[in-house]
Amino acid sequence: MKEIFQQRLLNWFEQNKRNLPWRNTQNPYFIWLSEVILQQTRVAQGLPYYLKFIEKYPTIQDLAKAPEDEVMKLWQGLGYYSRAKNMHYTAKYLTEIHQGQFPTSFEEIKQLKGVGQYTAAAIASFAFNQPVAVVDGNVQRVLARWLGINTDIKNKKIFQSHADALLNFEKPAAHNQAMMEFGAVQCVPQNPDCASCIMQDICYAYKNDLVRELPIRVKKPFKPEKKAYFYYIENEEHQILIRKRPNKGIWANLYEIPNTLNTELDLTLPAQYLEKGYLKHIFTHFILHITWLHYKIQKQDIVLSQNYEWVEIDKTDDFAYPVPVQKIITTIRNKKGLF
DNA sequence: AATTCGGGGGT
DNA sequence: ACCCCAGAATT
Repeated sequence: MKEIFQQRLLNWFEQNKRNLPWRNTQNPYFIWLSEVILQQTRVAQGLPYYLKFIEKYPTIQDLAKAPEDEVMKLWQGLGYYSRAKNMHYTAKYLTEIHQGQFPTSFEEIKQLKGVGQYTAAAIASFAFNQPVAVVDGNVQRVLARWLGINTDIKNKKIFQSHADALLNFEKPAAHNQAMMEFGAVQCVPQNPDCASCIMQDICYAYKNDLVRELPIRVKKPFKPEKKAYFYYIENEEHQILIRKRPNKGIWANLYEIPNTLNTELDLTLPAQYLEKGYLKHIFTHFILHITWLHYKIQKQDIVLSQNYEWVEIDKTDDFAYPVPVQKIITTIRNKKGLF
C-alpha cells in the first residue's frame, strides 16, 4: 500500500504542482527564507513577501547586515513578528560565526533559532535531499484521512511517525513537497473534491465517510475580548508620538502610538480631542476592541517619558507597525486638511 | 502538555 | 462566525 501511495503521489505531483519560486532553487538561504515566511501563512499571502525579501536581500550576508528595523518593516503585516526577529538573528549568526555557510544536516539546522522540527526537515530535504519527513498542517490532513488517524493533530508524534514510515527514501525532496502540495491542492480542509481524487480507493476516510470529520482538531472553547484606547497625538509641527515596543511579548520590537493595551497611559492629555473612531482587531487567541482618539496639542504642553519620540507625519512610514496601528495612522493622515 | 504569538482569506 | 494556513518558543 505504501508503494502505491508513494508512486501515485509523485505522479500526481508532476502533473499538478504549482510553479512556486522557492521550488526552482536548491539555495538553502532561499529555501529557509521561504519556509520561515510560510510558517502558519498561506502561500498566496507569503509569496509577495518572499519576492520582496530576496530582491532586497539576495544573499544571507545582505540580510545579516540589514538593520533590524528595516527587516521588521519589510515583514510588516505578516504577523508572528518573532519569525523576522529570529530570522535576522540567525542570518547574523550564520554570517559572523558560521562563515556564511548553511549547516547541511537536519540536527544542525534544527539548532538554529526560529527553526523547528518542520522547517529543519523542509530545508534538509529540499536543499540537501536528506531523508527526513516533513509534517505540517497539510501533511497531517492527508495522513489523518488516508489512514483514519483520529487523534488530535496537536499530537505531533503520532503524525511524525506515520510520515517517517511513508517517506520515499529515493526522492525525499519530491515526496515531501508532494505531500504538502497534495494537501494544499487536492485534499483541502473544506469540501475536498474526492470524486476526482486518485487516492479514493485506498483512502480510509473516503471509504468510511469520514472526510468531513478528519483530521481532529481540538479547539479552545472561547476567545477572550479586550478593550484598549490608542492615541494619535499630533503637535503644531506636524509630528506624532510613537515609540518602540519591548523586545518580548506581543508585537515585539514594532513601533506603536500611545495606547492602553496591557498598560496604563503614561501621558497627560487635554480634555478635548478632535475625533475618535473604532476598530476591531482579531487575533488567534483574543479579540481586541480599539477606540482611537485624535488629539492635537502644543509640543511644550506635554512631558515625555524617555522612550517616546516625535516623528514627522511624512516620515511615519519608515517604521514598522502592527496592522491596527498602521490603520489608525493611515486613516487619520489621509484626512489631513480637515483639521 | 498547554499557552503565546498575527493576520488574512475562504466559506 | 468559524476555520486554518509549508509552526516555534516559552512556560
